[in-house]
Amino acid sequence: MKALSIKDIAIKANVSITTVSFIINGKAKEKSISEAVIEKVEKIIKESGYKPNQIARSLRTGNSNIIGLIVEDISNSFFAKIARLIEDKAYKRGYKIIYSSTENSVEKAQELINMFKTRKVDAYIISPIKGIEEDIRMLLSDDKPVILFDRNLADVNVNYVGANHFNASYQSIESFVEQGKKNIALVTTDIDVEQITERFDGYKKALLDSGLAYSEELVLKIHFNQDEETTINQIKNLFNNQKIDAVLFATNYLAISGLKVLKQIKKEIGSEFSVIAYDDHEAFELHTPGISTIQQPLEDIAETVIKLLLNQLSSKTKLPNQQVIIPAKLIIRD
Amino acid sequence: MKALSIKDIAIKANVSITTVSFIINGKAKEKSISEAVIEKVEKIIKESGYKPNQIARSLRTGNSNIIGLIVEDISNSFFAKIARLIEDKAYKRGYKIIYSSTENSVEKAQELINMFKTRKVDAYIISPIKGIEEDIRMLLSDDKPVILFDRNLADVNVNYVGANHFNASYQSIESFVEQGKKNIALVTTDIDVEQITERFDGYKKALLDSGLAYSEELVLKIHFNQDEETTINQIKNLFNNQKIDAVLFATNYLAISGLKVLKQIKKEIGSEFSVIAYDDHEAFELHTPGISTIQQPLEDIAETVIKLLLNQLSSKTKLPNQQVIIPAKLIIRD
DNA sequence: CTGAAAGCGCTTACAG
DNA sequence: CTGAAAGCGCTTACAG
Repeated sequence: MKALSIKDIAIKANVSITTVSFIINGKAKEKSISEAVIEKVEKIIKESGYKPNQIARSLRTGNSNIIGLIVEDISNSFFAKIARLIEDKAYKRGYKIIYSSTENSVEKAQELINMFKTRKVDAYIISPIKGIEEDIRMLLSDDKPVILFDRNLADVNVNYVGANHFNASYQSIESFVEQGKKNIALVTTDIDVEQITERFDGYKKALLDSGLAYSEELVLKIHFNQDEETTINQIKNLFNNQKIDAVLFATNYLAISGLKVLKQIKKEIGSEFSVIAYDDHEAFELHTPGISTIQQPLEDIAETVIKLLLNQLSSKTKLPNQQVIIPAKLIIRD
Repeated sequence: MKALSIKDIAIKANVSITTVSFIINGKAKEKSISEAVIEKVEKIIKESGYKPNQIARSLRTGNSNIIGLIVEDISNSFFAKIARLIEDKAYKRGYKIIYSSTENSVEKAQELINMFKTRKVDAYIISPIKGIEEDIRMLLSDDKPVILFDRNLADVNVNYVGANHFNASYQSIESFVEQGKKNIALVTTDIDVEQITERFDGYKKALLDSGLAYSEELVLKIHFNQDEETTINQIKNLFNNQKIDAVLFATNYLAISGLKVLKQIKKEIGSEFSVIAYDDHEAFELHTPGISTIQQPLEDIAETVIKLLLNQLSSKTKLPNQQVIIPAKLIIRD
């Protein structure tokens, strides 16, 4: 059973496909199609269940009503939740989302951008990595709306929405210092993206401003793509060799590994040893004791991203790029 | 800057677009294009960075190399992980994935199927809900490969991949009974899908087979779309009013809510009170004590789904439908 | 060994 | 008030 085409509808209604097309696209009034014809055609469309072929429409108009979303890893709960929120909001405006994960590979990210390009997506939402600056510039020169989120690319002039990672990290360390902590560790990753370096910078600056020394031995940079066992051993090492009394984990999955270590080595979290994790996770609230976290305002981020995007999509002229920095919240639990 | 078309390449190479098309599609040999021409054209394609317009290709061929994935909620970690695994495997075979969440709404599910249809996706992977049987039959009658996973639809003859929910649930109750538990509760949801009813049936059957009475008072059915506060109050109620000594949570998010309740009412998990959760979650391993869980073999499920799908996609003839039931594993933690 | 032409299903400028 | 026709960028049956 072949799908109906606009031609079938036109024949049934005994009008031209032009007329049908105008009616489908809500241009009937503007093109002064008579009420009688509009009604007749709409009735036939409804009864037959005809749905316009979006592929043909895309080929003709050059746009697709699809937004491409590129993240590091869709199975990471931060991205999964953002994706879901963005999807909801886009859906209400008639846009669909295609997502894909880069796994922090420049090559894969470039492939994805290319694939989205050949599929004529209307706009891009990207949590970028270094190395794709040129690809993003090409999208911009094609006049495609692009919104970066979560991580910025310093070298590209483009819309960006993200949390204030530096401040959040700074405040965490401050709170440790207020509790009288002296040997504050940082467990972070070695990926070279702005949001991670900002967390590092916040850590360092807060230490120095508080009169504490910055020591490389208190900082552990975990390699991004390694298996969890290696990570756990490295963290175990850090905790065993040092007189650490507080630790900031720069991502929630590192914190999860860290908590596993603490469980294994039977080190208790409490007044002797404090923990803060960047990005919340259901495990943290449930943990005994509760784990303090830095929470990024997911809803605000998603809302801002989609608002900027829809503005651009509906604007005839190129809008100026915006950088929206949203504060993150430190939630103290015990 | 307009994108290059096949025509541009043909002009540059001084051949017809037919020839270019054959070369792009690897049919050069078969169509006996001369080596010299092949080389010349390939060189121009590479240098110019030409990428065929997939939209045009789809319109012409009727397929898109896109697989539609429809789940209940992409931000749920079970679906997010499955989605990621499926995406990886599909990607390697040249297929892309579009996903979308139904939020357990029949209407939204139907809309999504329609949208995927108008976008000419080549195949569907669906975690279905009751009420879309007819829509799925229509896809099948269009000869589109469809794989259901996680939940089956009894009334439709279609491929299905899922865990053995009945057995897993049955075994959990058995393990409670072996520990001498007498008042075993079940916290489940009220959505009417097969994988949930199977879990319920396994619970009931195991109780009866063990000579324990089945009591409705020990079963709490949580309404799917309600806010967590209400859920927490209902669970609190259940736990307070009963001499319950063990509880099976039919989903991981219900277990998370349940654990929050236990924390609030300061009820300890241990020999007096045992817990098993359906579907693992990072919070469960970290919890003190560790929470026993039923783990579905995500990797196996994803692998089987994509294998069935690719088989169908590459087969000229319609393959018989398969129902693949994969055992789930009970992991006891303490 | 290679090309001209039809056609996939739409939209839209133009004509009447 | 409505329609014929061009064209979006491909693929492929047919012809030579």
